[in-house]
Amino acid sequence: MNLNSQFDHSNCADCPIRHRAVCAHCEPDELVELEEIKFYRSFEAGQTIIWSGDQMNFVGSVVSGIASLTQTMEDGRTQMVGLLLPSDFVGRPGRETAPYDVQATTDLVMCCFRKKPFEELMSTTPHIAHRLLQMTLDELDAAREWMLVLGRKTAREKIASLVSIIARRDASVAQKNNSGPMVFDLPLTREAMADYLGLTLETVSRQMSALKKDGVITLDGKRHVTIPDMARLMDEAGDDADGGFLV
Amino acid sequence: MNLNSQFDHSNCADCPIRHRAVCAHCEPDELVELEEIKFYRSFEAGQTIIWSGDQMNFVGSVVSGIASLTQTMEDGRTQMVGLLLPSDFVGRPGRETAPYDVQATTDLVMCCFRKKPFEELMSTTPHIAHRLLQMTLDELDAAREWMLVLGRKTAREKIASLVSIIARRDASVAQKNNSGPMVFDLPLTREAMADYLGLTLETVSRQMSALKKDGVITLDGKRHVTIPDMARLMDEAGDDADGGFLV
DNA sequence: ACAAGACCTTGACTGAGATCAAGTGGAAAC
DNA sequence: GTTTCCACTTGATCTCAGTCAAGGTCTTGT
Repeated sequence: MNLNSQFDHSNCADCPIRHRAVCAHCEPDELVELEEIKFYRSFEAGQTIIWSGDQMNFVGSVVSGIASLTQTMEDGRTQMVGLLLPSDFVGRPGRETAPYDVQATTDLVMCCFRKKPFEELMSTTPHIAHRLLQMTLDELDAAREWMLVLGRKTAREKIASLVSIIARRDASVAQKNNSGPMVFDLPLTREAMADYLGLTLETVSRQMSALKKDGVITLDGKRHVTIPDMARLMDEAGDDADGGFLV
Repeated sequence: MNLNSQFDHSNCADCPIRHRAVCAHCEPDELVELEEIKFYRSFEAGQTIIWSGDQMNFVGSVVSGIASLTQTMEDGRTQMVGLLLPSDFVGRPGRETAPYDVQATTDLVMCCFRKKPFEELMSTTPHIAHRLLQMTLDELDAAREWMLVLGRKTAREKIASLVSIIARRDASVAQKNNSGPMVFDLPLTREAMADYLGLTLETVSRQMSALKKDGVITLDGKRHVTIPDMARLMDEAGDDADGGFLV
């Protein structure tokens, strides 16, 4: 696959997620060790990377694309419990089986390590363990912010929250400045948005239309979004302007 | 305060949470170092331990009692985002300010460490850092389980989920065996339950009454609960009988 | 060009849970 | 003993989001 070859022989120093990933604080010699056991894997949009309950024999970082973590009840109700963006870590050292499904939301490239060697490396290189703790604490904060969204916000506030998060993440990845209107594409279908927000896709669609009608966002097609006034959007999300989410 | 004196001079070897807390895997010499910088603090039920946004200059473990993590919106809507039981860790190494309120739900004793010395200790004693990573990953799993509850479960399922979690935690702490009816006291008011579940206290009350009427639980007074058939309760919670939450 | 199938929108109706309101029970305070 | 207070219960009504249904739009393949 050509996405694969794009990264196959790259060395870590050139890696686009180098400064944010689990390897961010590694010394050159640690990096060499990682480089020896890493391998790249590509996934197509819609593909399931890991099934809930499966043995996990690798861990890794998202290099490009977006993945989602999803929990499912027996009767089919689903809730997305995490959104993985480039540099986010997948997998759980010290646990055998996956607690939820991991799916590629878009085409995806991951930098993987077999779990055993990675765990061994972790115990000898404190920089990796330390960075992983930091990242896990950040994820925990994000999950708890999301609990407030799920538990207490209205449908309109939920949509505004999601749009503002994606907008800010996009801005931080693309290193854009904050002034002026923000423009980006939603990487999620209406159904995926609904799964994330604990809503139905109809409600998502209606609230997107409502935000558009009220001038909070502009839609060009179904996915291309412009935010003329970020403060207005934050207000609709029920967050104080200073800001809520980082991630 | 007498709760304080109960622990003030105890050494770590006798500590009731020794086997589950952040210090669980420490070697004797590491324990000595911890012992030198630890101090106990007591809080009364209802007291706020840490305010969101405050400087956090200590971290610590819950020794006895229950604390809750709560997020609040400007208009006063609140969502509980975590329940801290004995052995759970409070605070976040590497961060200056608290992201949410921490409140004592019952009378509470904590084993505290000033943040700076603890952070230094963490960088030199891998057992602490490793244990903290484990505990954080467990908390992340719990938070994500809770996202499914908040996002997709009905009021009745939410109540059944909460009751079953408290029942199992109680059983695991008290080392009871699993057979026969489970009996315990709810450590939360109806309002606190509502805050945790993203409901109103009226809905909590109604659903508790409904579960009682249907024989899923027995209530003696407002707080004393008997569960005649755990499998039945799990079924009402929408979890498959094998189990869901650990925590 | 046409068919098929995602993906999305919109409308009408329904229902679970919120809101508003009144009342109960039990423990602490006077 | 009775007043007060707090946690809780119950009822009546309302409303937001879910459900069911129909139709639109765009892409992909034949």
